[in-house]
Amino acid sequence: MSRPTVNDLAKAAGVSLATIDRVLNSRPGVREQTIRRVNAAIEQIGYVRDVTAANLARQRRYRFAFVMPEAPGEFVTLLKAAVTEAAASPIVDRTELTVATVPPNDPHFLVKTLRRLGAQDVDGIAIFAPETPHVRDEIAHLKENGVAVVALVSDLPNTGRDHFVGVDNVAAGRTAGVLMGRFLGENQGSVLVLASSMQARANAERRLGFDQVMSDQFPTIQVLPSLEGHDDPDTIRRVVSAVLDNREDIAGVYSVGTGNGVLVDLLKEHSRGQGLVVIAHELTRNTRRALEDGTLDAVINQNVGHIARSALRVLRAKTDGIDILSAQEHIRIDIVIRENLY
Amino acid sequence: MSRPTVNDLAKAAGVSLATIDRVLNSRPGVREQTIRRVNAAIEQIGYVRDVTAANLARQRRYRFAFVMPEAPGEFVTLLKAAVTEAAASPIVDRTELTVATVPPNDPHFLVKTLRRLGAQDVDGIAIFAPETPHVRDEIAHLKENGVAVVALVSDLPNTGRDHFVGVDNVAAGRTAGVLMGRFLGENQGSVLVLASSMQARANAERRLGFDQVMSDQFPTIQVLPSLEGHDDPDTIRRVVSAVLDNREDIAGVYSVGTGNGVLVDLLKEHSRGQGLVVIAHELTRNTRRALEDGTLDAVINQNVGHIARSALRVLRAKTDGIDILSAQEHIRIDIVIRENLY
DNA sequence: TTGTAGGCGTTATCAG
DNA sequence: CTGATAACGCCTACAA
Repeated sequence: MSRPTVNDLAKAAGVSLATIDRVLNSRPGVREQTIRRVNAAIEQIGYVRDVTAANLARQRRYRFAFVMPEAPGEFVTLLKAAVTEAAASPIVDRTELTVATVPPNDPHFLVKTLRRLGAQDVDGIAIFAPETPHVRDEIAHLKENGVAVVALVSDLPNTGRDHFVGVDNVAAGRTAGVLMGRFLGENQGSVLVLASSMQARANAERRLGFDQVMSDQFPTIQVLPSLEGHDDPDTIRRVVSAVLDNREDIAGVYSVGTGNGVLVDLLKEHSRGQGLVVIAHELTRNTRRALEDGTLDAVINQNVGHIARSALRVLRAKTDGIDILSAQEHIRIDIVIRENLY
Repeated sequence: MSRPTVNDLAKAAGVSLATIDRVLNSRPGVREQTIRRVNAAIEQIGYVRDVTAANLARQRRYRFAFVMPEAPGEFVTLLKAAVTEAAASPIVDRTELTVATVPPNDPHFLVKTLRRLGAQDVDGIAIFAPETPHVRDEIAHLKENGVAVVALVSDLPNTGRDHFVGVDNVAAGRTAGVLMGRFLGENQGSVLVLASSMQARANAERRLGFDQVMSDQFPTIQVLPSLEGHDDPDTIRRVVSAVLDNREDIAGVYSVGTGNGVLVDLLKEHSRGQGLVVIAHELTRNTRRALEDGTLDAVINQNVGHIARSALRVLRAKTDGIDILSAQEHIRIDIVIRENLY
C-alpha cells in the first residue's frame, strides 16, 4: 500500500530502471514511443518521484554563504540566528553554510570577503550590505563565475543580483504612515522622524513611503525633517530631547531605522514621552518590551525566519537553474501591536 | 571535502557501521566504553547525521488525514489548498495525506468519518470542526488506538487532543478591538457586530476579546449586541441594513466570522456604508478586494500556509513521540491593511 | 536505444 | 556485545 517506486514503474512500463530514469529526467536517448509508454505507466500507477532519495543518489551538495554586517543592532543578531537555525532544519538538506560578518561601512573589507568566498567556490551568496561601486563590480565578477547572488533585507538593484529577499521598504514606510495617521486621528500636530545611517537605501525608501502617505492622506499633520541619530546613543538622545523640549506640538515619533533601544529609554524618561504615538521598525527584544509597556504603539516587522528560509530556497533554485515560486518568496510586512505580539 | 558519513565515523572510531548506528540511535547492547569512543569520534570529525538518508532507510511513512468542513466560505477553501500544497512540498517527505470534507453541523457524519479514518489506521488526524460530545468520544477512541490528533483553527480543548494549531482567538478579537478603537479615534458612536454560527467557539472567543478591549480601553464607544447572520446572505443583508437604516450613530462594523462577501457588497451599496471603520477576519479574495477599495479598513488574518505546515510538523512529531518546538508552532495573528496587503 | 550493476548515507537483520 | 550485509528509492557509469 505504499507509494510506487521506480521499480514498480519499470515493471509497469516493461522497461529497465535506466530507461525510467532517462524519461524522468528527460535525458536523451529514448525512443518517442518508449517515452510515451513510461509516461502512461506514470499516470497509471500514480508514480511521484521521491525527491530526497534523488538528492541522496545525486550527491548534490549546496555551498552557500551569508554575508552580514557586524552591526550592534539586535535585528542583525536575530537574522543571523534565524539563518543558522534555518540551516539546521531539514528543509535545507545537503547544504553547507558559511556565515561571514563584515564591519559596517567598510566596502573594501566587504569586497575582500566576497572575493574570498568566491575563491572557495561557493554556489551562492546572500548579501546584506549597502550598494557601492566596488560591491557592484565584485558581484558582477561572482556572477560571471556562476555564483548565485541574492540581496538580503536591503536591495542591490543595480548589481545584477539574481533576487532580492526582503520587504518592499516603500510599502513598509507607507504602512507606518497609515498607522501613524490613523492612530493620531484628530490629535493633530507634528511627527518627529528619527533616521539612521545604517542600510541607507532601505531607510530612504521607508521614509519615502511614509512621506507619501502622510502628505496624501493626512495633510494636516506636519512631518518634520529627519533627525540624524547616526546610530549613536548619545547623539540620538541629544537630538531627540532637543526637539521634545522645544516643540509643544510633537504628537508622534517615527523611527525609521535602528537605535530603538535608546529612543525607548528616552521616551520613558522624558516628561513629554507619554502621550505620543510612536512607531518603529523591526521586532527585537527592545521594541517588543516597548510594545508591552506601551511606549511603542506599533512595530513594522519583517520576519527574519522567513527571510532566512526564503534566501536559502532561492539560492538553491538559482544554482539549480530552476524557477522560483515568487508567491512563496514574497516577504510580508508584519504589523505588530501589543495585542498580537503573541 | 564533503560531510563526514557513518563510514568515516566507523573508521575513526574503529568499530563497525552497526555499532555506530546503535550509538547514534541509542539502542541497547553497546559497552559504555565503546559509546564513549564513538561519541569522541563524532566530536572529532564533526559528524552530523543526514536526516533524509535516515528517513529513506528507515522507510518511515506517515499517514495523516485532515478533516475539514465542506463550507461555503473561502477561508476553508484556502486552507484546503494550503494543506494540499504543503503536502506536496519536500518538507513533508514520506507522508501520505487524505483530506476529508464533512458537511458542517452534522456531528454524526463527522464521527463516522473519523471512525473510518481510524479504521484505515492513519497515524494522525487534524480536525477542523466544532466540539460535540460525540466528537469528544470518538477522539478519545482514536487516541486510545494511538492516533495523534490535533485541532485545527478552532480548538477542541476538552477532547484530549494533542495540540491546537491556530491562533489565540481571544487575542485576535482583542487585536480587532484595539484597531477599531484607535481607528475610530474621536469619532465616537456605536459599533455593529456581525456574528456567524460557523465555528461557534472561535467566534465566541473573538467576540470576548473584542469586548474586553472595547470596554477597557474605549469605554465611550458603544458595542451593540451581535447580529446573527447565520451565514445566510439574505439574512445578513436584512439584519445589517436594518441597523444601518435606523441608527445614525453607527461608526464601525466588526465582522466576527464568515459572510464578508455579502457584508462588503452591502456596505458598498448602502448610503451609510462609506465612512465606517470596518474590520473583519481572514484574508480571502473578498476581503482582499475590500481592503483594496477601502471598504474594509483592516483584516485580522491567520496564515493558512503556516497552519497547514504546522499541523503536519506537529502530527509528525506526535506520532514519533518527539517534542515539538512550540516557538515554531505558534500561529501569529496577522494584521492586514491596504498598505501591507502585498 | 536499452539494460546491468554499483553507490549515495542510513537503518535493520542476522550471525558470530 | 559486535560485525557483515542487504535493503530504502534513486542516479550513473559502463555495457550491450
